[in-house]
Amino acid sequence: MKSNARKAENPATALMDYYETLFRAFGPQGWWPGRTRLEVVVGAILTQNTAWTNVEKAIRGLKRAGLLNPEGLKKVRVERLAGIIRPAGYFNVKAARLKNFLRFLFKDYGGSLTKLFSRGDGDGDDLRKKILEVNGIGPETADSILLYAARRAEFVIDAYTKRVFSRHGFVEDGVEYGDIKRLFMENLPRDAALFNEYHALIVRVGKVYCRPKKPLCRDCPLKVFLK
DNA sequence: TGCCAGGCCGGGT
DNA sequence: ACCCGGCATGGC
Repeated sequence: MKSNARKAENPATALMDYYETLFRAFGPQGWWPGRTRLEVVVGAILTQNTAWTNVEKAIRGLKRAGLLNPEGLKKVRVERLAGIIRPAGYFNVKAARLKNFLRFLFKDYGGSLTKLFSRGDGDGDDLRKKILEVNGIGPETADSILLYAARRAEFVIDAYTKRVFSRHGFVEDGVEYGDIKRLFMENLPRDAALFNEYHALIVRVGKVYCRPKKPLCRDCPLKVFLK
């Protein structure tokens, strides 16, 4: 059985063991559930602290209104946009955040995600910094956009990741985003497909087996790693 | 009924 | 550098 000593000595091996165990238990998760890259970006903003089922309703509304395209989202009045995305919660805040992103996209990239995601002269970190300048896009939303829309190898950290891996002694409670992200980035092969599946699997296991304040380890596939 | 969901911002200490 | 309140709907 995997001991904590082993994972302390070799976090790379331990993290891959976790991944293999999750993949065997749950299989491929098929993330991100969006048809287009813009849909992924919109979903990443709408799902901030919000259940995905609510986001789906909002996205269906946007499609129904014919607004799930750069021009549509750019032109629609923010009040109407808020009404359409209402099921996603925080609808006034999120309507403004979508508008912020669209302004950014048109201001510097002609409304084209292809241009935004195309590699320029600088290193890949420049794009992350630029996206983070958009008001309403923080580290997790930025990394979700980079991984699931731009298909770049940025590991996404969320509340599930912190909960599962603090429960297993990899990080402290209240660990900073950058610190836990570094743990994954420095101990896994830099592979966007791996990061994609791994994050989705963490969310999957966290939803059922690692709830706040009452971890249900009984049937969790990761219980074999606990001492 | 209350808790939680694939966060982030702005203001205060 | 932290800590906190605000933002809001829908499912179990």
